[in-house]
Amino acid sequence: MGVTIKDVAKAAGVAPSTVSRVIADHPRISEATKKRVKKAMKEMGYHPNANARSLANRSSQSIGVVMPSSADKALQNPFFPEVLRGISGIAHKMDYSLLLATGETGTEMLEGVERMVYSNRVDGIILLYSQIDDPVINFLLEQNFPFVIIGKPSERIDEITHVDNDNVSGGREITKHLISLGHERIAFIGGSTDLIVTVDRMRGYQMALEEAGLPYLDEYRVHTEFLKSGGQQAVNELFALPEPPTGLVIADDLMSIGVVNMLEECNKRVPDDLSIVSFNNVYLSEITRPPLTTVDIHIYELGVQAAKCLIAKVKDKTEPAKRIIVPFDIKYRSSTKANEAPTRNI
Amino acid sequence: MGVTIKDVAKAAGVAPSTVSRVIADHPRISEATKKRVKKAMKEMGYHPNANARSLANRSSQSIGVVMPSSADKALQNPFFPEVLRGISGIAHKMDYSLLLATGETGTEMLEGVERMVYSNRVDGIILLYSQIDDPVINFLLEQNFPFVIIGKPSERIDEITHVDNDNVSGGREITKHLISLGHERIAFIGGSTDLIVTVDRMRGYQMALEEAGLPYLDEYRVHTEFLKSGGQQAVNELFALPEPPTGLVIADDLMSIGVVNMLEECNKRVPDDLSIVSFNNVYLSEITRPPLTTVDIHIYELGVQAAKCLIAKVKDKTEPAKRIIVPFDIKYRSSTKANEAPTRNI
DNA sequence: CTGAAAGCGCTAACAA
DNA sequence: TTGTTAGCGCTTTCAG
Repeated sequence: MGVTIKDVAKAAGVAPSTVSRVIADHPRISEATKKRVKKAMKEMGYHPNANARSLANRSSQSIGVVMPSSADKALQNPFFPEVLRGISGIAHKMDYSLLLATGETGTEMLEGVERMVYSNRVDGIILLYSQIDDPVINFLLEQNFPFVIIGKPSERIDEITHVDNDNVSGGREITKHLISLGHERIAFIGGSTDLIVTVDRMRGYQMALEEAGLPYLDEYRVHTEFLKSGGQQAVNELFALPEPPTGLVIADDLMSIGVVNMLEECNKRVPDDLSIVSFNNVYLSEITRPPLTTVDIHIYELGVQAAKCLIAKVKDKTEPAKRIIVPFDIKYRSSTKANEAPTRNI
Repeated sequence: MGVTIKDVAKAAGVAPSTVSRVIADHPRISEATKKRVKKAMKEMGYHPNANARSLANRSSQSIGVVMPSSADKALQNPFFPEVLRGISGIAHKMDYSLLLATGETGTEMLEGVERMVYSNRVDGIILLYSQIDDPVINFLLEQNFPFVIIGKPSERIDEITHVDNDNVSGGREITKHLISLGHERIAFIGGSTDLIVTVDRMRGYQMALEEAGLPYLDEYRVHTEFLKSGGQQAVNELFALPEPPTGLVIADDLMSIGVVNMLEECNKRVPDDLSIVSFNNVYLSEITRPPLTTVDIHIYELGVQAAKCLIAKVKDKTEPAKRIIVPFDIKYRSSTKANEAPTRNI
């Protein structure tokens, strides 16, 4: 069916290997024949067969991207499309293809990754999440397969190339902001503590409280998928406390939106009755009501850096494990307000 | 490096071709040898090389997914992850891989698709969008390459397999709902009229108005990217009209969220001052405030159907072009309310 | 039911 | 600078 390298070679009056060299942009080849071959390729509508190349080359020029999907709507978080955009931009530029593996369950995701690796379909893998004791990471490590994770590995941190924010500082800064506004009873709402990102952000929250001499209470921490049943109740309990919080640090913008909505139902207004801050600065956080004060983690850039790292690593297997911290900054918007009844001065 | 079919053959004391037959689950092969070969494969940790298979086979067992990305945040619409989930589920089940092509511009997307097709990396393609006069579609048609589009083709509709909702009916139904609540001045806000989906939904809106004998006014239609500058202004103009609308049909949930937010800034309340309805029923529409009355188009199912269609088509090239309409239903929530000052009875 | 052998389209020594 | 040749790992006739 298709035009092959041989056809082109014949037409241009050269050997197939010469054509191959032209494709690869090999240096030692005369301009004259290069031009001639290229002309023939154009005329005949030649396009290299990637599978044949990969086979001969032992390299697929493509990278795998693994993302959680699942029942719990994780994938609906605009974080993913945005990070994908970043990855995709670089991949495109460097002439890499993107293979997607998603899975509803951990098993499915592992299967997907195994398939990618075993079948030689990808040269490297980017993980879009990081959780404790992840079989996917163990597998990749075991296979000594190039990969980078977006987020922070829970173990063997020095062996694993990763691109992350300084979530502890982010949590600290944003909490300090709340404190500077006079809030003293500040609660934290986050997802599963199996996710490193939750843990880090919470640690920052804790640090800020301690530095300010404010109490770090168990009752002020709720971990919940939130979006699931039970999540609402957990939040309700927070406000049933004798001393309910006046400020909320929430680990994710999307959760914030849910919380704002819930509060509204209880006749609590943000920011009048309660200030909230969160993380990610997804596009929605700007158009929602109120616009959210949030830590902008530069999602797109996370994707860009991860792709660059991975490609570098794929090209040169001896690249050492790296750690790249993408700086954050804080978007001050209107979900926060000075606390009107502080019990002391700051 | 890896274990090859030859190694397995040697170990099992058979010919490579026999091993190949076992992999392909060929019928004419004795249970005995099959078992022996499988045992060897397990023991040696054999995994077939996908590139070699694809090359020999002329089929890649993978499908390409094309989605717009772009500056204008289109990709941040939770529609995409959700439809991907549907596609991915089926792909996984049928043992297909997913290759992603995105692009910020039309040119980039076309390049991505050309690469996929020319390089023989995919057996078929799913387009996640549909716009007028799309070069990608023309290319695919020209190449006679299997593809399905999610949405409605703008031309050659009988030649192109597509999975869609009946957006005209959807628009009509949801508008009728507003009318039944006593609204008479109903405006439409949608994205670019280059997108078929916008046009269809608007047509439904028009039909409902006409059936009810209500005016279909130019001033009551705004087309805007909305999320970009200028969008806000367009909406503002709507409310600067001598007779501003009391009901809004909005082509997309995400836009609705933006509109609600904007209205708030002008001290207009939804649904008290204004009722709005929209489309898609993305997860957010339930947790936003107010929860949106919206047409649930069953995004996940769109993905599932598209994947099934495409795989069927890939396996049997003679499959005729199909058209699959995924039924919608309406989620009644709290963004609508009876109009308190109708000028006439319904 | 199984084996031998010829490719699939491309690359990479090794020669020239 | 270019050609020859031997694979990359798998499938698939064609014999047997």
